Amino acid sequence: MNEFIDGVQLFVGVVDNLVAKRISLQSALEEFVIKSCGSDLAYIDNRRDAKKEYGFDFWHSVDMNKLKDQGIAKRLRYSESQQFPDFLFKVKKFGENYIGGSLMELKDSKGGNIASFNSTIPTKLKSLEEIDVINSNNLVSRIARIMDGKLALDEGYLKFERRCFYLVRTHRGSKKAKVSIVDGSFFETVPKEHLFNQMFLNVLRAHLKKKEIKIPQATLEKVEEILSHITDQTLIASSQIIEKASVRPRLRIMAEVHPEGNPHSKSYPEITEGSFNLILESSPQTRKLEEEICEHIPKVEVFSIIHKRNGEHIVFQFGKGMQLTEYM
DNA sequence: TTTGAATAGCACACCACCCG
DNA sequence: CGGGTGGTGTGCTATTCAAA
Repeated sequence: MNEFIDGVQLFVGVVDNLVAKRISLQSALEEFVIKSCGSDLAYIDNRRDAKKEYGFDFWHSVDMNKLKDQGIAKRLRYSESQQFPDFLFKVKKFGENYIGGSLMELKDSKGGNIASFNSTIPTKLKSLEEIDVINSNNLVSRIARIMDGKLALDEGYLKFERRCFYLVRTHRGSKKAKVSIVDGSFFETVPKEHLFNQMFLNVLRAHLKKKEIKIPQATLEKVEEILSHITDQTLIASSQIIEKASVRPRLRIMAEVHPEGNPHSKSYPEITEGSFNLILESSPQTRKLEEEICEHIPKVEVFSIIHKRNGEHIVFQFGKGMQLTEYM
């Protein structure tokens, strides 16, 4: 039992399904998750397709009469909410503490780079509280509470820091396809608050340079200090009312993945075409997983890659070299 | 050195739910 | 019911890289 439990479970489940040919490397990523872990989820964003396309009824274990009392309107039950995140695992208890409850985000793309993140900055950890802020509503936490039942009653439920995993595919539809479950640590190398104020600082610097304006160093440092207060995504991203303006400008926060943060880029040639990988930040915890995973999947290969900024990551790889014909 | 393919960066277009 | 905010993938183009 460790904090990577949800990622490991999905990895093992997907490999089982690949081997049994219930899914292929080209199946919808949603199908990967639902067919492998459907019953372990506390939130599914697209409940409509889960049922219609993959025959999974998200509410199968829930008393439908109670749902109304819990504020889940009928039309929401099998809709595609298009909220963040795509999936949330149920929490587990380990002694007094929560474990699991991870977020799972899907990124599918035709080309070689990871599809852009819109309005959400990928991180290693997020709490339900943060999810509610991002969505500016509490649909996700309301549904998660229902699914987690008794375990959701703890005081710290909303604040519990959950791991973020990203199920990423590049080159969809081609034999170059790669699929990986990526630890959020692969993307988060500086805190996101820092990211925001540095953006504004960069914009300012670029203007000063372009207009050849010289500003005393001391003043610049003061400005930097002032800009460091820009940390709140919701304040940045809301559309703004500008006096006399008949349009309201809106700064949408988006993030493009730099090649060094893309495990499928050529910085990491070990992640081969046609493979399915679980990529976790190296720690004593992940080292312990090696035995466990090898027991379930004898064919798995285990090796390290070095992230330029966040150091060693352990890769559990399935399907190297032979899968092209076998799993497509 | 030229040229063609791949990539990175940005923009577009559209859709869904909440809330007043 | 519509305005506000959030989600998704695809398309275009300039740049970079590699092959001829």
